[in-house]
Amino acid sequence: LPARLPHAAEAPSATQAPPAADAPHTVAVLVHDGLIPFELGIPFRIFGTARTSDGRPLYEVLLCAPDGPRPVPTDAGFTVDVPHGPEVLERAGTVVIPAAHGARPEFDEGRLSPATAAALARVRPGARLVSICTGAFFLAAAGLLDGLPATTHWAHADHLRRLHPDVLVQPDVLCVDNGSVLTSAGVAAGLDVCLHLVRRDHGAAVANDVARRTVVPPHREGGQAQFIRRPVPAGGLPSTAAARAWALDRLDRPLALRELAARESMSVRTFTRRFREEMGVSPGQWLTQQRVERTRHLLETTDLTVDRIAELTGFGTAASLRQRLRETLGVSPSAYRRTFRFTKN
DNA sequence: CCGCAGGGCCGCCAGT
DNA sequence: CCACTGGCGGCCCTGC
Repeated sequence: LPARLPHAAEAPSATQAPPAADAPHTVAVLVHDGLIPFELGIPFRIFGTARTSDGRPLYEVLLCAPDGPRPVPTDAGFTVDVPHGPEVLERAGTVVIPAAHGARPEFDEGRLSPATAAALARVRPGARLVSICTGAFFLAAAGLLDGLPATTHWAHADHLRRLHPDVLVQPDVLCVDNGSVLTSAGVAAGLDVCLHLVRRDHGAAVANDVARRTVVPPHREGGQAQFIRRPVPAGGLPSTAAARAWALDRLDRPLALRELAARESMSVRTFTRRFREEMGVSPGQWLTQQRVERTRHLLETTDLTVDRIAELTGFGTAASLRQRLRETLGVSPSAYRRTFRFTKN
């Protein structure tokens, strides 16, 4: 098992057949008191707007509560009228569990409430379980994460580790894909895991279309480590933005730290320090992320050879590209292309 | 498989 | 006293 499983690391599992072409795949969103409205919106927006090229919906998204339909309070002071009970879990191919704020046995003691345990028992064998944020505490309490890498909101990673020592908690990634069990980091990382699943099920073209219409990046790199420290400082301050833009323009060339620092008239030391403060990762890590992003894009949208892509993305050699892709995505270029290259069914 | 050279990264610390 | 800078040195990784 890799010591550090990066974002969206696992290759799509062969056991996960995409839904039948004509029947939409049912996604059940299982909510509890104290849910975060923003998280609730994510699966409805991402799965709910995924369409085939001729406009047919690919998913049916249903909202349910473990103890039957009822108004469920959110952490924002209003309630949500939940129309379904746990019976919809029996026909769901995917079950999404968002966070729940407030006193709960799953979060406080690491055990399932009777209602939630009964609800989860109705989930079809083979269905995918997906947590957002502290929803991971439900999966962990059900024992579904034992021995597996998993993530949750960075502020609660230590707590999860303490409650469940058998879970391999990864506090620095946005999303962990174990095939049939997926966990994502805090709140907005729900976007990443849902988009990842659409991509897994239907390819990059469909997922990118959803991302474009939702106006979010098709994939986000960097991990949640970059959000743990202070994020973007106020504008106008000396920043590394110009050097980053310059670097992106000439990503195919070798880029030395001293060149980037010179762009901002900073010493190398100050530049690296500023860069980490702003981006949460070192300049070298960031460059690699950008090169991986460009590689993904070229693998998805072109038939260029791996050697050619290595030249265009600045990896230099195909060997280096393969190694980086293996590290960050866990797959070879050809496997990635086979999975995500858009083809007409 | 090894060792070497060149960078990157970052704690530390003195200087402004 | 404080915030910030940038040089140094040790450690690591990567390519040859």
